[in-house]
Amino acid sequence: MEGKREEQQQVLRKGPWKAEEDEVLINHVKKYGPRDWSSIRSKGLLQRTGKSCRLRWVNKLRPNLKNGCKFSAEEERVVIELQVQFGNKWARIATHLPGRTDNDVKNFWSSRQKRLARILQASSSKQHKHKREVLVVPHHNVPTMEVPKLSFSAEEESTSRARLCVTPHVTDPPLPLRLIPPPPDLPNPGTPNASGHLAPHEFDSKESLYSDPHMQISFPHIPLPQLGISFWPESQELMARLDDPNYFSLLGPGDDASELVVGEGFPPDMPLLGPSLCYKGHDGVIDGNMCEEKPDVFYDDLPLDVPDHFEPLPSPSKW
DNA sequence: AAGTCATACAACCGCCCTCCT
DNA sequence: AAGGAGGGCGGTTGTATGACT
Repeated sequence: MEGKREEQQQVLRKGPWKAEEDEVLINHVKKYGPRDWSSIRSKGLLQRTGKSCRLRWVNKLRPNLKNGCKFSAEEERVVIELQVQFGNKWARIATHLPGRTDNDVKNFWSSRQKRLARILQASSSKQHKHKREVLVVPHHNVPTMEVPKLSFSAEEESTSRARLCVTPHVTDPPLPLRLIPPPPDLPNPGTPNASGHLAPHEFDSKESLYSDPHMQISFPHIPLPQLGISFWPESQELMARLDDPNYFSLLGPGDDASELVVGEGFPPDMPLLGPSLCYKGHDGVIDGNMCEEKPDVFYDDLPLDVPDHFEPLPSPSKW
């Protein structure tokens, strides 16, 4: 028994896939379709687990994948919007992004989180270095780093994760967002999601939802529990600076910052970063609603000194 | 040129759900 | 109804690569 298990483990392959293995897997799918993954091993075709085969197919071999292609600005925005709404439901989010897998979305998001964490950390060490007076933001108001997982309802969970909502996309009134229709085989698009909300594609006309890949869909208002945030003087100063249309042009030739412009028509009491930030299209036309052309990439776009205005997150053990 | 660091990506692990017997 | 197998999904880790010093 033990020997048999050892034998099995010995022959079980792990690690990077070889081209020959890919070929076998592709042939299997051609013959039988993307199923019966474990039979691939039981037939002796590959020494990989069924799970591993499935993963390889879904993430790398499936047709029409955008492998090795960075997330476009539009894709980034969609991910951010949907993450706010759905939480870490990567598979679900991925259904709105043709050619992207849940793994892609997950990796993309985790990169962003790490980047933000690093920025915050860097700012904190800088603060200690200069012994500056620091801004203490109660951590429930801290822009979203992942909130410790408690027993949130689906809705609570998604809003709890939305707390970094420095993201300019969460606006009131709703920010129109172009969504990619999910694949037609997605079950019953009219079913409310777990939180009782309609899925985003339901907020528009019920007909032809999936026929026009460029349809414009308006998102519902996403509740922000911390709308009453008031800022410390330092931050308010930053707000004022952000409000200055010339502010980003003063940042110099940096591509990201120079793309940022301040949108118009926002309520004066707009929380967080004050005026919603929008992007200037390549033609230079400012679109107050549709941030079509340019990446949100908001961590990148934040002025470098923005993190100075945040207190670093407390360590998880203190939550 | 070499070392270090950050990032992106691929793959594995574990949990959970569903289906079948 | 119970248990096992298969599959889906989210979290995590390891590694390759590029940028920076």
